Amino acid sequence: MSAGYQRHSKIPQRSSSTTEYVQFPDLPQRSFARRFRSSLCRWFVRHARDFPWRRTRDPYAIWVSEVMLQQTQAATVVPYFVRFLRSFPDVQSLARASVEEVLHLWQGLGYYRRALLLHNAAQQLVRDHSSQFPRDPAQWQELPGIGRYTAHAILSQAFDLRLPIIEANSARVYARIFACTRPLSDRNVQKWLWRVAEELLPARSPGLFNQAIMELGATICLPRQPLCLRCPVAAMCLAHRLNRVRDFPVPPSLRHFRYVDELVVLIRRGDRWLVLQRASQANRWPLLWEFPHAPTHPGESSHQAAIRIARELTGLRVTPSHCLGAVRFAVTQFRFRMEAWLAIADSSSTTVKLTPTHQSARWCNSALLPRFTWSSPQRKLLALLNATSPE
DNA sequence: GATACGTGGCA
DNA sequence: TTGCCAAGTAT
Repeated sequence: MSAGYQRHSKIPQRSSSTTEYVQFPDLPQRSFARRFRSSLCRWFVRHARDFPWRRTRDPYAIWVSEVMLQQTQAATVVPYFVRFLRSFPDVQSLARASVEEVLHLWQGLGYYRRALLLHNAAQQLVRDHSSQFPRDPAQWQELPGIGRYTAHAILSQAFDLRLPIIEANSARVYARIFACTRPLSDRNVQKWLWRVAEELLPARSPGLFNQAIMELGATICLPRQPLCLRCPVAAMCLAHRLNRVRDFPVPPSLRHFRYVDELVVLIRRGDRWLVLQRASQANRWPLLWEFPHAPTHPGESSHQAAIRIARELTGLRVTPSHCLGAVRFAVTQFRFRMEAWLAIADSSSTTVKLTPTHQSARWCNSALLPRFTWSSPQRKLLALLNATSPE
């Protein structure tokens, strides 16, 4: 273990006389740890999926992959990763790129703030670290978009530093192996998990072990239908031995969804459409382009809503024409239904006045619209527009 | 420390 | 269809 990690670790030291961890399973014994990592790593070497970021030790490439993989399944990431590395093969090229280029390559991947933070971090690394990748996890964590998991994942894979990781997969695996009876969201459970990961981590090839535990969670120790018959550590799994794998980890409290009805106004003037760019400070979809949209009011007709939303978001007076269809999508706990209306900008109304949500506006020919950077729901609107109104 | 952030796949 | 879930981080 590196001195840097020791210094900055927030994991409390094992306290034999206190009851700090009494509500959690005991930490694994040495012999258990040896058998566990040996079985796990042997399995991984045979069954690992072939991902492009597993074929390199380049810390930059691994960094990009780890950021893309945050809250995102590996299969989704692959094409994005390949395109991104082709455009920006090293940290210098990423630092030189414009934020628009970076965002365009991120288009469709979601959690767009990650792309902005990655870009910022690349610039910081070039400027403040002479493009050299630190070996100290604390220095990585000072960079935007990099937390404890990502710092440890990068350093264990790229430099084989002995740094544990905990994320969704490993947390689920350990909750089952040790039959942890408290929810994973519990602060003390989190501390316990990091301790467990540290105890199990081998001195040799910690990066391999970290990949292996995540791979086990992603392909065998699945959330709903774990494939225990194929699990290399089933014999060492307490939940399995109790025949209660389904009971672990204990489910999080029920989340209820919020349903929002929105209306989007496709405003036309001649053969051009009005598109808005969201502000970089906007919570959702920073710097992405979109057609003006907003929630409808209860009791309001779609026609009225189209006029009101156009006026509120753009300052324009419009004459709504007809509905082109609807797009459904979800953002975290929200479920949106967005009705798309065609509207003609009144000739007397020419000046666009934006709200703080948007930072710029363009009138654009439909042939050029695909070149903008859109969120996925806005991409669907584009398809709707092209299907119903061939110019 | 609770919340917010995107999207696609799966049952 | 609906709900759940995913290689977390920032605020």
